[in-house]
Amino acid sequence: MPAGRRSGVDGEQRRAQIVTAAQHAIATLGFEGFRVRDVAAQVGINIATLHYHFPTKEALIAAVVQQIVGNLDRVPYDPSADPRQVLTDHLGHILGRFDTEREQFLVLNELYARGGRDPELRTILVANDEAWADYLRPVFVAGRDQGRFRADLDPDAATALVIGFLKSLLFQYDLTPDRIQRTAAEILRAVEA
Amino acid sequence: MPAGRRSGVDGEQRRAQIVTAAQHAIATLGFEGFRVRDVAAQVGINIATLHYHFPTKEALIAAVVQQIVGNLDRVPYDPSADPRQVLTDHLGHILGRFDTEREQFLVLNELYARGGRDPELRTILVANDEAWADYLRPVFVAGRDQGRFRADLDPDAATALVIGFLKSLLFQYDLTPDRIQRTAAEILRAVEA
DNA sequence: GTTTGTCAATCAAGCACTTGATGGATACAG
DNA sequence: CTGTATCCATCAAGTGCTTGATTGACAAAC
Repeated sequence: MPAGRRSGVDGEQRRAQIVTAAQHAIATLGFEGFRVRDVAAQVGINIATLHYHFPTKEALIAAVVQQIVGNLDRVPYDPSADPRQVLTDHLGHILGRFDTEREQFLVLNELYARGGRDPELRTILVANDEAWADYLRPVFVAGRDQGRFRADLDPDAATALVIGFLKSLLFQYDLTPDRIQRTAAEILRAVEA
Repeated sequence: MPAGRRSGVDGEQRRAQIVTAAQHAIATLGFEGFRVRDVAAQVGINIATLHYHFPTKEALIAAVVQQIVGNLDRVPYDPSADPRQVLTDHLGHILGRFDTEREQFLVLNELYARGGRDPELRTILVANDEAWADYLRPVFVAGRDQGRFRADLDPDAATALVIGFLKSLLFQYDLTPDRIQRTAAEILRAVEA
């Protein structure tokens, strides 16, 4: 393949290919083993071509972060719905995504570790966690006020507990699907009146 | 400083110095930025000297892993104690350590991320988690059987939930100490009869 | 005199990134 | 249509620096 333009893909498609390959590489090797040349090789392009699309390694990583974070859901809470059902659905939804989109969660795991020493990244992750908490908290408030959840339930604490448990699944290697399901059921029993 | 033996420290002390410096480096920069040269510089020795004590980078990392994991507590459960008090104490104990020994927990965070792609390391971490679960589960069993905890409490699930929450503190950047305390209190209310 | 701990100097490999050139596509002038 | 100027995407071949590890010598301790 000579130097001229040969491939049938345009810039946007190419960048998407590169980001996908980068995400895969990070999920497989972590940031520790993340090499831009490997990404280029996987896409089948020259390193210089990759650097044409993403000037630096950090710019490529930023694109991966944006894709992962942008792909997290931001469903608004419907106040008329049954809080117990909403909570059940939410747990099931996250656990389902955890199964089907494992690669993204593996990268998210790496990102959280990196966030411990990268303030810019941490800001992004915190903003995301706050959006998650802002979704979940009203569910507990409504459930408590409607008398379906315990009267002494602390919505902030319950939110932190549920989010914490779900996030911890990223590195609970010894947790079987069965045990995860039973823990989700336990959460429901623990909050109910 | 000529080539001869000059320092007043013996091999064991030197190795301890190196491991401590390595732990600090990993906590600060992650495995991504972990360089044996930097460790040697921090200790104030030549790279060759470091390689004399730890033949490879991996051997040094293994020593750090051993120190961190070996330092985790393995307190046996006293069946005669009040399960509520044991749980309260355990939560307080872990949260306290989380404050005073943050560096070790930061490294632990890195280790869990690495465990996702290093089977040998994962085995160590899983064994450790199982020991932790084996400590906590009997507390819930006893509490339930004594009628102090809910009769429908699932000890396995409660164990997973508590361990998950505590592990998630490693990357819950937006959680204030106050909110953590309230979440610990919520855990107690959630299991009580 | 052997073992232990240390250093200066060095190496091969690996790394992100650059340079300079090239061919295809597109648009516009004549 | 045809010539040509311009832009996009690409590559081969580096550049300079970093990194884990080695070598060989040397001195103190035992």
